[in-house]
Amino acid sequence: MKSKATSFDIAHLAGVSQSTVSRALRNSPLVNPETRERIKAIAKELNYKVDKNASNLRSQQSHTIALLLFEDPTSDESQINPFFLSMLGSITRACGDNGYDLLVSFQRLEENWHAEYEDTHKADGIILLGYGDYNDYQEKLHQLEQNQTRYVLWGALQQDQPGISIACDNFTGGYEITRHLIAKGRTKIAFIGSASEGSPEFFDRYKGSCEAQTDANLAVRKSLQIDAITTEQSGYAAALQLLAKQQPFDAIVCASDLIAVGVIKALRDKQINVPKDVAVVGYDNIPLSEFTRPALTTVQQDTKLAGKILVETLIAHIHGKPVTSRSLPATLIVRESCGAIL
Amino acid sequence: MKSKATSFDIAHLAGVSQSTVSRALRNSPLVNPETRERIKAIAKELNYKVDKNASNLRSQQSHTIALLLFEDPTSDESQINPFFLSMLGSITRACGDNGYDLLVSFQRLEENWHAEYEDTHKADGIILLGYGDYNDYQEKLHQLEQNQTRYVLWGALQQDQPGISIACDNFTGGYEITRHLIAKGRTKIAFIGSASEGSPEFFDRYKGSCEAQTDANLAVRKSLQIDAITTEQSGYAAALQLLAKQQPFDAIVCASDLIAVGVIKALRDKQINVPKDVAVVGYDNIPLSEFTRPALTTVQQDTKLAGKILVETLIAHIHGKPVTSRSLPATLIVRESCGAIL
DNA sequence: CTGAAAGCGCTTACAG
DNA sequence: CTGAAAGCGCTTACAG
Repeated sequence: MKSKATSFDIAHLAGVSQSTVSRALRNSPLVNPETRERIKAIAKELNYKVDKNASNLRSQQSHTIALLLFEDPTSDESQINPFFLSMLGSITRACGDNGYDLLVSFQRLEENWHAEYEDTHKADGIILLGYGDYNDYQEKLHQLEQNQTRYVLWGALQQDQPGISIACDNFTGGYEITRHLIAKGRTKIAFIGSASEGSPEFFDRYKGSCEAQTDANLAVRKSLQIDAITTEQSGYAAALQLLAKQQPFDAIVCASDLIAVGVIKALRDKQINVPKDVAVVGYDNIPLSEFTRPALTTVQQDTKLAGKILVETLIAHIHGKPVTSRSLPATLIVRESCGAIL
Repeated sequence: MKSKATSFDIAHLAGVSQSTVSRALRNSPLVNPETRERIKAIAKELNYKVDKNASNLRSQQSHTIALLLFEDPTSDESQINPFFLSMLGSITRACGDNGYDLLVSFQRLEENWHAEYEDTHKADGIILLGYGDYNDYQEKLHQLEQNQTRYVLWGALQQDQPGISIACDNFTGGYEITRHLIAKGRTKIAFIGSASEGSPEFFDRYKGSCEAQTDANLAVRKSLQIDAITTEQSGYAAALQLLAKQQPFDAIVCASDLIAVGVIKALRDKQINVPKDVAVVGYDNIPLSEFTRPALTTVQQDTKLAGKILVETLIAHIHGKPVTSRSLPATLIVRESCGAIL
């Protein structure tokens, strides 16, 4: 039991060749059923496990997917956005369900992450997940493309974007939640969250929000849009900035729940009642959105489905099947912060 | 650029042997600095990356750690305990900091997870993380031990336990939070969470809680202990059970925050005011504990430190250095649910 | 400091 | 259905 058993040991004990052992263990139809069972029994007894390094080296695939989580370098190191954590959970499960292993890595945008995993043969493909300035990683995406790395990106569906993307329908999400606000009588709607090409997901939510206002014959107030990255602190600071403008507003659409949490704190500190004076809504439906006071009205992204689709799309891609980008539905979750229940 | 470059291609271009390339790329002192730089330049230009499967196979180590997250089979599939998610984040970071990759896998207790990863040479060692019946996985721990698998377990520090464990000081955590409750005038203290050998972490918290009561000359009310696993639903059901006993109590120590969230919901549904009528405290300090109403008084486990220690201990173990089990400090976090701020 | 050679443990044509 | 042999791309004694 000192050193681990190899296929040769099994072959010896079974009185067959090593090739036959290899075949039997992979359930090849080329091997006699009886022989196969005998070999399997011996393998089990010796607690034999195929050496993945050897089989991967030989077969040139790893049955492993790498998940690269990249974060905005300006955000706090210690806390990971709960939305990503939730995605991580569902991706892990989906990998397991498909017989793939998952290699997880956090990346800073400055780092040289591109291609690392697949080039290194540690993974057959990559899932990219994260916020951050889209323009910054655009170039790296092209490098992945050039190296013929198989990858799937979570985020916005963009025109002329390289590769495959899976995204929530951010435009519709932003549209629906704003329409809901308008239906509840709000007319002066602010938006907190970066609204530019650099943050395509937030930008889509913003565009959806604007369109809902236009469709309701409300004037979009561009001056009520304040940039923020997806942290509580950033949301808090942005809300203060918004307040400092001294322009009237009765609702704030936040680009994420984390931002909304910070915004609500800032409003409370300034004695502004949510939702009475100002309605606040978020995006993501992270677990704690149910527990804020007031409980957050938000847009749910189905992380379970998203993880499944990301993994299955990537695996299909790895196997050379045709795959396309896909948009996933956004679901409005009505709670208290929008003033629905007063 | 079709097929990937190998060390032979580089050797050819640099006019040296493949061995020299291998040495140069690993910064061996055995190679002439000039030669090394030349080789490195070529490697970079070709976008060459060492094939990990080949190098792992040859060197018999993978520089990869496997994280096995096992969960109570009775708990809900879709939601992962946020405490574990937080640990997952810090473990991922710690692995990155130490130059290791992290393979993540969810396991059900029934599955044959033991040994899989190391035997398979996919990982150099394993971190085990999860709740579940301790007795159930005790046997598997012994199998790991027998296979000489390097692993570190997160959980309780037990007598006669095989292997290395890293744990929060659950006894002190339970003691301190109960002492705080008593200092605030509570005398009839219930406990929700399994308190038996099968759940050593919860049991330690319970024992700490009991000792605090004894030290304060309060009688421990064993009938006020109700089993629960760490989910909101289970906490909710357990609180109802407790109420049904019709015995007076003015505080509930919950074995985890998730349980406490369910307990608070149950009490509210029964028109019982928290913390006025009954104080409720949790354990873990998960992100949402700050957002419950009332905000949860709890015990923080430093997940960042825990992840770092887990990873560093495992790596030291892998390298054959002597390692020992360790207990990490528990910190009382006072918020509203204990009645501290009335 | 460098090179030729062996070998890590498999999978997979190839031949029968 | 089975076996002998090559080879995946490295690392590492061994010899110089």
